[in-house]
Amino acid sequence: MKSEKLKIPINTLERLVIYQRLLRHWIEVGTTHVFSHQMARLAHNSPVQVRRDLMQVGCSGSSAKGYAVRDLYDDIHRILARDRVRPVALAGVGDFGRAILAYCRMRSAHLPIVAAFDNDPARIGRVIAGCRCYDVREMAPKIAELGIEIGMITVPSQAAQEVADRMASGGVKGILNFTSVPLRVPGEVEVEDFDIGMKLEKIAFLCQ
Amino acid sequence: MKSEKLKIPINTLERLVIYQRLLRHWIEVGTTHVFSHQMARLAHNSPVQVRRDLMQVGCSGSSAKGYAVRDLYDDIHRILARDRVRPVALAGVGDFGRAILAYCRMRSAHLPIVAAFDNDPARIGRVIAGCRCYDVREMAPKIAELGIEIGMITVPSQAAQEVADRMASGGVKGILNFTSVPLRVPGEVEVEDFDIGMKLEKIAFLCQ
DNA sequence: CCATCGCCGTTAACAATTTCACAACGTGAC
DNA sequence: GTCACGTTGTGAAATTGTTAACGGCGATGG
Repeated sequence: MKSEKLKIPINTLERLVIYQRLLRHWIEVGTTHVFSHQMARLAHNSPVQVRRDLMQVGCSGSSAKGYAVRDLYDDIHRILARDRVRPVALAGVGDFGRAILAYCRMRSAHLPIVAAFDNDPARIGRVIAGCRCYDVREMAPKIAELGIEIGMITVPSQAAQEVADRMASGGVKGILNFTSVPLRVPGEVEVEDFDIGMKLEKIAFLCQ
Repeated sequence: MKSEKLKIPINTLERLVIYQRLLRHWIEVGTTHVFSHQMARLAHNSPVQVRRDLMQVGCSGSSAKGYAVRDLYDDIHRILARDRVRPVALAGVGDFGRAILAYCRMRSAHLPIVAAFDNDPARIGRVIAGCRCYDVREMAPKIAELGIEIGMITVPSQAAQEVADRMASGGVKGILNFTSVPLRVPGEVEVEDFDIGMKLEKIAFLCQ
C-alpha cells in the first residue's frame, strides 16, 4: 500500500485514527480478520464509509475474509506516522496534564511526550508520570533542543496565550489546545482545539 | 430569533459552540459589538462562513456595528440550550474526572454535573470539586432519580463498557466517552468519543 | 445632502463527502 | 461443478458543506 503523496480528507483522517484504535483492540484479542460492517458498528458509521475510507488510502481486503487486522493496522499506522517519531511537549502539569501524561505513556511510540513544563517550583525538576518537568521559562530553548514539533497546552486559561507564544517561538509546528481560550499564533502553526464544553454542548443538542 | 424546529447541520452546530465561547470572552472584556471577520479570525474560519452560520440560525447584525455581542450570545445560548437544564453525570473521579469537574463548574448552568460516581471507597460519599460522589453500583437508580440525561465516562479502559451499560440502563440519552474503548450501547443512546490520541494523531498529520 | 465605504444577508455556483447500486469475486453446500 | 450467499471495490447520484458574488443599508465625511 502506497503511503506516499496521499491527499487524505480531514474527515477520513479522523476516522482512520478510530479504525486504528479498533484494530489495536482486535490485535490484542487475537482476531485476525474483520468485515467492514464490524468496524462500522464500533466506529459508529456505515460499512460503505469504512470501505471507502480504506480504499482511499489504498488498503484492501478480501471478499471472503474481510480485512486482515494486522496488515490493516500496519498500513494505517504507516500512513499516520510516516515512519517518523515526532516529539511532543506538554505545558501545565495539573490534573489534566497528569491525566494526559499517564494516558500517553500507553500509546504507540511515534508521538512521545518528551518534556513537561510548569511554573510551579514544586513540580519543576521532578519526574511526573515518567516525564521530566521543566520551568516554563525554559520552554523555547528546550523545544528547539529536543526537536519538539507538537505542543499540548493544559495550563489555566489566563496563561494559555503566553504559553502558546513560547511554544511558537520555540518552533513547534502544531498545538493541541485544551483550554477554552482562542489562541493567536503565527500562520504556519496549526492549532487544534480540544474543547470539552463543545463536545458536551454537541451531544446535548444531538440527543435532545 | 426563533429557536424552534431548526435543523442545524452538525458542522454548523460545532461552530456555533465556538462562537458562543468567543462571545462569552467578549462579554467579559466588555466589547459590545463584533464584526464577522473578527469572529472568523479567532474561530479559524472565514467571515462568510460566520455570517452564513449566523444567518442559518436566524441571528442578524447591523452592517455598521456588526453583531451585538450580548444578543448574539443569548440567541446562540437559547438555540443550544433550548431553555432546558439537562443534568449530567460523571463516572470516574481520577485526574481526568477531577479536571473535568473543576472545568465544568465555571460553565453555563444548563449542563450541570449533578453527580459523580466511582468505585473507590475513599471517594464514595465525599464531595469533590463541588460534586457529590456516589458508589458506581448505585448509578442506574441515581440517574433515574436525578433525571440525568447525559453521562461522561472517565474511568480506566477496562471499566468503560460496564459503566456505559449502567448508564444506558439508567436511561441516559447521550454519553461522552473519554476512554479509548469503543462502546457498545443501545441504538437510541448517542455516543460521542473524545479521544486525545485521535486529536494528537490528527494534528501530527496536519503539520508534518 | 450626496458620495463613498465597509459590512451584512442572500442566492447561486461550486466543491466535498456520503450514500446508493451493482459488478466481481471467493467460499461453502450439495 | 455450479449455485447461492455475503462481501469487497467503485462509478454515479445525492446530499451536504463551502466559497463567490452582489444588492442593500447605515455610517461617515465632506
